[in-house]
Amino acid sequence: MARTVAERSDVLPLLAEVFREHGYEGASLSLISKATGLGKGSLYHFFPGGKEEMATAVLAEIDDWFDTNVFRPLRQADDPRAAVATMFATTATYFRSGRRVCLVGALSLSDARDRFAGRLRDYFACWVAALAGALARAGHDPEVAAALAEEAVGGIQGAVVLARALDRPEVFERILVGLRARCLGNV
Amino acid sequence: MARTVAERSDVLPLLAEVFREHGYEGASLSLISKATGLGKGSLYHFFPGGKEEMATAVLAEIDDWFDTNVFRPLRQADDPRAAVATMFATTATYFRSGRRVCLVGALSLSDARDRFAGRLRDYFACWVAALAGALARAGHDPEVAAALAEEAVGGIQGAVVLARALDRPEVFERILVGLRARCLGNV
DNA sequence: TCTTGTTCGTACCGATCAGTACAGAAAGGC
DNA sequence: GCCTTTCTGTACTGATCGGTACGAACAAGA
Repeated sequence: MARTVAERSDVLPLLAEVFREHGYEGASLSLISKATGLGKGSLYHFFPGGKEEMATAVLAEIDDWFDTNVFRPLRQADDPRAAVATMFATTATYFRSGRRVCLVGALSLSDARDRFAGRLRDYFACWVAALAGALARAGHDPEVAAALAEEAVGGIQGAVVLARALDRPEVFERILVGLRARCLGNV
Repeated sequence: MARTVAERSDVLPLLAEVFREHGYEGASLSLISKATGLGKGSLYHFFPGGKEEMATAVLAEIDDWFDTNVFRPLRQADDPRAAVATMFATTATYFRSGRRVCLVGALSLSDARDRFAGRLRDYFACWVAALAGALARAGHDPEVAAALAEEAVGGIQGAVVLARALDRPEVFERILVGLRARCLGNV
């Protein structure tokens, strides 16, 4: 028997979904094995460090995705207002209007926080910094821009929590519309 | 051996802290036993339904606390503006400026959500409704008040996530100041 | 003091946990 | 064709999981 999956990177999205749905503690190796179709042998071949290495790899991939699709566009955009609007649209799609949990946010609330503290902090710090920069270039006072960025990033996380708890995705959408208006309004 | 703890209600706060720190799955009976000082015999005497009954009891107590200290004041206040301001102050104290996790929010992101779906939904629905009512009585247009309430309750949850991930409690405080200003500003 | 009912610790259950060991099957270089 | 490397399933380890059983310790009423 051999090679049913070509690349380690192929299993990362599946792995991410398991962690999102069950959390770090709840993602047992049997669940992971079932979701990826890989036996323990293969999993430990790809991730000798076990669950911790799997979660680290998933976080790295998420970070990479956000860096490419969210943070960098915010930092480099010629039109910062358009970039901010795009960020909200991209975010709403990524989180499936609140039906999909933010793994980074969920880990931050769990007791796995300490284990991944550095990565969790970096993710949010990058996001807030990139957004604050774009808002400042869009005409906001730098201090206001920084406060707005914290409110928006936090607001998105809270929108996921609320929409999930209420089981009403439109709440997510509505909150994001409000946040976007606040970021792009009275400059 | 007998009677080291008088009342079942005495262990609820300790229980709540264990669930907050470790989540539902992570709160093992051995952790609970250690935190409460009660053996399994006592725990199953007080909570014949096991972990699930413990968590349900904790959620009920939290709900009760918020109903008394947050929701009812919002609904019944003579001065709705003052009640809203008090809500933000009470909330900041309760969540220890983001150092303390919101158990309801954390459960909403975990895979224990389905198990407690009704209680989680009620908690947030009550909060949003009470706040929306107060904001409307404070002079906001009812539709604006509803949207503001969702944004504020979600914003508080997001502030917990963000402050915890960044390990910077002042972020929590700053976001709450912004939300309060938005709720009490231009009526 | 004796009984009765409550409260509690401990030993135990089967299931499942993360992780290891290892043998064997496919793929690729020669 | 062979041989090495890369993969993969299976069987196992010791630990821990949630939950049960049960007897001993105590309090209160008689």
